Order: sequence, then structure tokens, then C-alpha cells
Amino acid sequence: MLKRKYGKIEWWRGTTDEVMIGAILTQQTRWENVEKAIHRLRKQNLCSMAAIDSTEWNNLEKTIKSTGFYRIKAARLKSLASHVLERYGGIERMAQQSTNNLRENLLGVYGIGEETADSILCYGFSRPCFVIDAYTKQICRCAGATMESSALKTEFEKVLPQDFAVYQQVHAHIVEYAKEYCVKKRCNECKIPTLNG
DNA sequence: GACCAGGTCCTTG
DNA sequence: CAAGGACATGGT
Repeated sequence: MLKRKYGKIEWWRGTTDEVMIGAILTQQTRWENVEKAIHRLRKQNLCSMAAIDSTEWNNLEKTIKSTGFYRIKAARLKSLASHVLERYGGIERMAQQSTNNLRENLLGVYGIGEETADSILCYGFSRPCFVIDAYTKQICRCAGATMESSALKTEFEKVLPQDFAVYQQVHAHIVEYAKEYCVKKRCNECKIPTLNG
């Protein structure tokens, strides 16, 4: 299943802070709308945990409005920022932690579930943590693999080489593939070609 | 106007 | 534990 038809996909080429921010903003939201918000945040120098932590709620909400769910997302960004600062004092210390520790801690932060935590680890901290999202689950279901996300994650990590760069590409390819061939969330209407070559 | 987007949390049964 | 609703703007 070497789907190189999409070439190398570069999601998240920003800093770790930006990846974390984007990971929350993209929850249930199109990436194009997230980019707009990130540009606005950049213009105000709000693309860091410290800045998020100290800015006014009102201002934060207004700036990320284009991503929808802006009130709850502002709360999630705030909770992540204060967690990072209180627990580690900053990204540098955070980056020294083990992957398992980081994952545990991230999952304890309000607004961060499995997918967001794994996205942050894989794309922000370059850790071999495979991301299972709705598209991946759907594709696997269509292919006959009806398992929970956590089981799928384990499976992917067992089959693929333990390399964050590989995980990043494979996940990105799966999403692009699903966007192209899956019809909404109804498997029986999907037009997925055979998964080979 | 209807439907959906790279989820997560909270409430119910 | 599974299922359902809430959160909200922007694009097709």
C-alpha cells in the first residue's frame, strides 16, 4: 500500500508550540480555517504557550473564531498552555520527557483526547506515535478491520517501522485518500478501490 | 437551506 | 460501556 500518488505531504511545518495550537484548533474543523486563525495568532505574537497563557480570553476567542467552537477551543488552549508552563516551565523541558510520560500527561489535560495527544507527539515532538483519526477508522472499517482506535494504533505501530517521519506520511496519506474516496460516514456507499499497489 | 469538517466532554440509559 | 447532544464558524 505504497500510495505515493500524493507525494510527500507536509503538515505542520511550524514550531512545536504551533503544532500544539493547531492540533487543538483543527478538532472537527477544516485545516484551511485553522490556518487563517494561525496567521492571525502569528500577527499578534500569540503562537507560543506563554503568550496564550497571558493573553486576554476575549482576545484569544476573537482571534481563533474562524475555526468554530471558539469558546471551548480558547478554554482548551488556555488549559494546555498553563499545563505546559506549570508542569514543565516550557517546551524545552517538556521535550526531554519520554514519549509515554508526555502522552500520559497530555491525556490528562482538558480538551486533549487520544487523537490530539498523538498528533502533538508525532508532528510536534517527532515521536513515533501513530495517529488514528475518524478517516483512518473509517478506512480500516471498510477494509474489514473493525477495532477500537487504541487497538488500531497498536496494530499500525507494530506493522510500520518505528519512525515518526513514516507515521507522519502514512497518516497524512490515509487522510487524503479517505477524503477522495469515502462518501460521508456511510461505508456502504464508499468508492474505495482495492487497497494494493 | 442543509450538511459537514484531521474531536472531546458531559449526561443518560 | 454505548449513544446522543453540545460546542460554532465557514465552505459546498
